[in-house]
Amino acid sequence: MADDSKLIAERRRKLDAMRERGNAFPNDFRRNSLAEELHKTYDAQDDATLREKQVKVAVAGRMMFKRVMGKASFIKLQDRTGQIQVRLERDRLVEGRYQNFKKWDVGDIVAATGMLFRTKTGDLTVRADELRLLTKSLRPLPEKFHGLADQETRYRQRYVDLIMNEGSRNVFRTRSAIVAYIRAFLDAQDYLEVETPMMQTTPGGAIARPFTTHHNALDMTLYLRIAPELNLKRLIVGGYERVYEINRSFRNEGVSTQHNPEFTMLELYRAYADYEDLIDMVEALLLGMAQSVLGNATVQYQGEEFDFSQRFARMTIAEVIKKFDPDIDTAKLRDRDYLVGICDKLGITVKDNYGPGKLQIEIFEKTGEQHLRQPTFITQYPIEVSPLSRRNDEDSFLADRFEFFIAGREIANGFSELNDPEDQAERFRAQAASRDAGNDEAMAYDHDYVRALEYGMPPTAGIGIGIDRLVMLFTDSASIRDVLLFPHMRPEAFD
RNA sequence: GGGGCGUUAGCUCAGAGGUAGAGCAUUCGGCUUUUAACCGACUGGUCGUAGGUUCGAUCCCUACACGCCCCA
Repeated sequence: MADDSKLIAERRRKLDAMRERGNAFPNDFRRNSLAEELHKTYDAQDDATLREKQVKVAVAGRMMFKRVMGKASFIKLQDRTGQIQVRLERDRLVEGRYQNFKKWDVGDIVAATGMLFRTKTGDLTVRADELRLLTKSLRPLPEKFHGLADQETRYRQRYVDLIMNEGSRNVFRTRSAIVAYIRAFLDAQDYLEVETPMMQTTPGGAIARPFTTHHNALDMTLYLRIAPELNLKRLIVGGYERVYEINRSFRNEGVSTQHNPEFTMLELYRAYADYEDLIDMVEALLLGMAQSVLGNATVQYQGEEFDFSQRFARMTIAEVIKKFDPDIDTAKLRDRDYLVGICDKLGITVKDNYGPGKLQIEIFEKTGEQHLRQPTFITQYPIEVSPLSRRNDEDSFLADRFEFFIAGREIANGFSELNDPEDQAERFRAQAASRDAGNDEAMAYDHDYVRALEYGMPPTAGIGIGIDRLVMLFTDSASIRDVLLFPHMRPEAFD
């Protein structure tokens, strides 16, 4: 096979020899200690103390280092908590085992049993009385000093990345800790965690292109959800009052350092609350998360520092637009012709169906968004771009909505929910008309959702928080691929 | 979709229009406290793929594939 380099062929020969000697893949070894707990318990004790105590341990893991010196060797075994050194002496092991060991390879899964001691250079070490090869590794690991650096291989063969890079292992531990923190935070406030369909007959709840699939037995088109929003609000109608879902959504759009076709969102809905209550909740959630996950209220991200113990800034869309283009006449921000002129100046492509609200958002995204470095809540979004949001009581141009930005990126999007079924039906009609006019990103009319609202949805606020972007922030990752275990990649050529 | 950069040994990387390089790993030998262990010897390549220019291309040109970054 072309794939079988000489290095792999060599290891296959070793495995063949193991098969001839008996079971080459034994599963009867049980360890009683992990590297981290051994270091925690015994790192403060000197060699004399350790020898006196006669601590016998059984450890196992992947052999990451191997230093052979004639009749004795040192190896390091890596388990899920860290590494522990093992010293091998020919004459302590059964006849022939040490000779055999010399042919084992870095990357093999190895078990050792013996007493703890400390080397003269201070390393806590297991002096092996028993040594076993549990699983032969056929493929060589990357070189020990530089490790695995190639981005493509790190993403495609994440298992190798995880073996080699502690930083990578820690990113996904942090990810897990963030999600666990969110669950604990919400569960403590009596939210119910739910799961709603990812395959839908009508994709809704966001403005995005969906993925399409086909159900064979039912012979029907199904869409992968672009958001769980409408189903979660159906559950508010149903009376749960506080629900959330942390799960995948899918959007058939470009791939970049900020976008993966499937991504994870937290969406939560809370009855008898408005968007300002959720703004307060985001502040509390992020501060608690930073303290819990990072042990610190400040987050370092790509050379910037964000202090989550400070009250976050608040600005309106209009204020942001004015701040980053002082020549703008704020009195004319709802004048379509004026806004079209600004867009032309900025090189923004204006479509016929863009009203003043959409134009405002285009200008905001072009000139302001990237400058929102420190955590900032942006409010006063136009109703035109908020087809599911409650209309503002004083100003019918605006929705009771906010988005939350850090480091120039949208992290969260929340609003008071539209619970007037007739207004919602009207908004859906407008979306459907736009869709018929060729805007394939407009929402489809969801008849059942309107029917649900007709039963009466209590006044409610809802929010979506991008988990991947949050994890990027907390792990100082430049690309979303760094926080996805298996980011989307074009298929690799196997010959 | 557009632009830029990259692809050389298992890994990390040099390299030049004229026989393909290093370190680590592998293989063999030595070494009973190593720390990127050390010492000695050896081995390892369709230079991403396909065309073109050239006496000669891994190097120059074109297209394609994959990746990274920026833009839409």
